[in-house]
Amino acid sequence: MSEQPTRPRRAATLADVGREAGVSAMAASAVLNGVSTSTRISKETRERVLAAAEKLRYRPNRTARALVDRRMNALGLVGILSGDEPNLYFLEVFDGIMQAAGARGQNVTVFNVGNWVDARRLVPEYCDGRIDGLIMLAPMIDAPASEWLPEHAPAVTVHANRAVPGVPGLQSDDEGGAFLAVSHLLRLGHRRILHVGGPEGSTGADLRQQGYERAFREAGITPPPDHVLRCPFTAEGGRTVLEPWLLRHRGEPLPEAIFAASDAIALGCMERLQARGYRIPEDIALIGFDNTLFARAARLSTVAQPLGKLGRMAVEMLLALIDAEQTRQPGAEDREVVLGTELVERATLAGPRAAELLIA
Amino acid sequence: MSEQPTRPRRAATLADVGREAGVSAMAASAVLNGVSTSTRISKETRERVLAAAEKLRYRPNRTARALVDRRMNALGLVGILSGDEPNLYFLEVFDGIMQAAGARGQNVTVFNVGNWVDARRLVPEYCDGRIDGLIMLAPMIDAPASEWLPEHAPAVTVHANRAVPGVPGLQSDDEGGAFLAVSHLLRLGHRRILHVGGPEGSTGADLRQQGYERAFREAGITPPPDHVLRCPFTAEGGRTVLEPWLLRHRGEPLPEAIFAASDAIALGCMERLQARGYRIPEDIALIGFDNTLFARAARLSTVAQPLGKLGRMAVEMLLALIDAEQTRQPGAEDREVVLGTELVERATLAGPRAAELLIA
DNA sequence: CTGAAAGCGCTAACAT
DNA sequence: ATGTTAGCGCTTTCAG
Repeated sequence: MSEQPTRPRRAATLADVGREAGVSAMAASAVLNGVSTSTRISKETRERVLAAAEKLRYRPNRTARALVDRRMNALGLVGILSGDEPNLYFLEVFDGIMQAAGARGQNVTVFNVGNWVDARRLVPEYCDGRIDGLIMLAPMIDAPASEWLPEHAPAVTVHANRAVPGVPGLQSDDEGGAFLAVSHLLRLGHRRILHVGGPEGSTGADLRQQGYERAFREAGITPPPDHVLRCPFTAEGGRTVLEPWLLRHRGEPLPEAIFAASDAIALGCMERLQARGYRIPEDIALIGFDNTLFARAARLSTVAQPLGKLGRMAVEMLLALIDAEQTRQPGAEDREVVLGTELVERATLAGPRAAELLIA
Repeated sequence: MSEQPTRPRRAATLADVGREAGVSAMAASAVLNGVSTSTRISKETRERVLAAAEKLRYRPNRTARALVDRRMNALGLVGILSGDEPNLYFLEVFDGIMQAAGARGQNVTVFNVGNWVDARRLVPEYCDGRIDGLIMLAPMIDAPASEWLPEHAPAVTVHANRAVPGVPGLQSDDEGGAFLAVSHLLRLGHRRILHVGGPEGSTGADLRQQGYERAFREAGITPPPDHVLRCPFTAEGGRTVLEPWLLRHRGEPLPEAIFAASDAIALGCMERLQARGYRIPEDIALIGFDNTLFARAARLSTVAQPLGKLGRMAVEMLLALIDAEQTRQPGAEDREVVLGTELVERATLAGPRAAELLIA
């Protein structure tokens, strides 16, 4: 009677394969895992090794190889992905990242930091060999990389709240996009334009507000007083901040248009507006920012940012940095790239309403 | 004049730290990386090591540790994430996965397989030590795990097209959810209910269609003829399949309601319907399936699946499996868990329309 | 063409 | 309480 065959607890190794094939582990390595500089293998050995590998279901161990290569072929993505509501913005950049990473044979591992003050402690922990470089999505970290990122940790930012010295960044043109949107509303004849902006402390939100202001300035029109609100970049934010404002302005004319600093905020506004029975765009025009799936679904007019492209470019820049690091070339470490935005007209824009409409 | 200080190409190791502190690498390991069985360290050594580590900015190398531990503390997620349109379904399950994984100190790396026939070749490659286990999202693979998954590769499926023998699976109650939706439409008085179902070959889509049929059967009503369509689970799918159907049925009464097999399909239908000038729900009621962000945003009535919970449970099940594997316990390898669904009424449901309405 | 030896950074087991 | 040895699975010299 033979022993109860305890299942082997580990996968076959090169040594196992070599033993099975009657050759050295090294030969097996040469056959199975690419081109050891100048090691040629006889036809016959090659076939024995291949057969043994097949039989043993050999799979190369990537951690072992990484230890030697100092390279995992994995990219890290860090951001705040899930708050209370799913983050469409994230999803679209992520799509772009996955595309480009896939095309370049890189995996991506996702790190969800709860907030950016913790991140400063957490992110360095991720730079421990399991990934070759980092994409930081919308980081809010002011300190220069040299103060908190490990050395030789290639990284790029996308939509950094503020440029992180030492880390190249990708941005889209927030100010210009906002200018586009508000100029268009002005051109349609709207004057009482409410800006439901992003959170205080966000440079992107500040820039969008500045675009709003410049549009008025360049049109030679004085912006209406108390028509700028700020809230988180979420539907909840839009919902929560709009209602009190309406209450506060009861009896005054309803704004003719709302420029929301994100599609999510626009969604929140839309819900409140519809709940009050206002029609969009007949009673009030609405324009968002981002052109996420939501804007497409809700036929929301918006300012399109090239979200997928941002993701794809981030991967390319990061890989360039990684290669530079590994070949000890100096990388372009402070490059800032700004991508253009464009207006997308859908169903939520119209000219000023016909009749007077006061806030109830 | 000193040499141009070439930047060190590698991070500090335990050996470096030990050297700096004047102790062995082993002592440094004991101090810095937890509890080596019975190795106590003197106060003084500890502090020297800590200081050295600080000075050298020591970071433990995870690939090295993984080689020893046979554990990366990383989970793999494989699915088809990005087709032509962002996948909200994915996003919500992913959110749940990230939550649970984060809580358990696991990273997650995402593998985007283009399709499930390639996956069968690709997935085994991912089981090479960089992850400890795999969550497969909506796999369409019929072959038993033993035929293609490496041994000792813990895995769970979520919404597997068909149970993969040897791999525990998480499902939601497709048939029951569809039954719920259609029964409700019937109760509202609708009879000509069009089912825009998921793709042929998808068990989930089949089950939803069966739920549709059972609802009629149990209500003792004969389903209308030629009122079942099948298309991909996307908005594009809904859009593409609905129009030809309407054309084919020109002159007949417009269906009173549509039961779409996913929110994305519902979205596609909604767009076509609105383009034709039909009002929802006055002219035609609409109900989706999934309760993704889109349904919430568009105020689409739908069947809610616990997407986030599915993700969280998948992580817990997978971790249990991994631990079982590592301690050589037998895991519950064929468990199937089915989670309930529920109806969510929003703005796209109403009773039958007042006036006759023929397809134009 | 092939094998032996050393080492990637870490930890477990066994000395001291 | 601390150091030494060996080895995780792989690759890269360097000899044969």
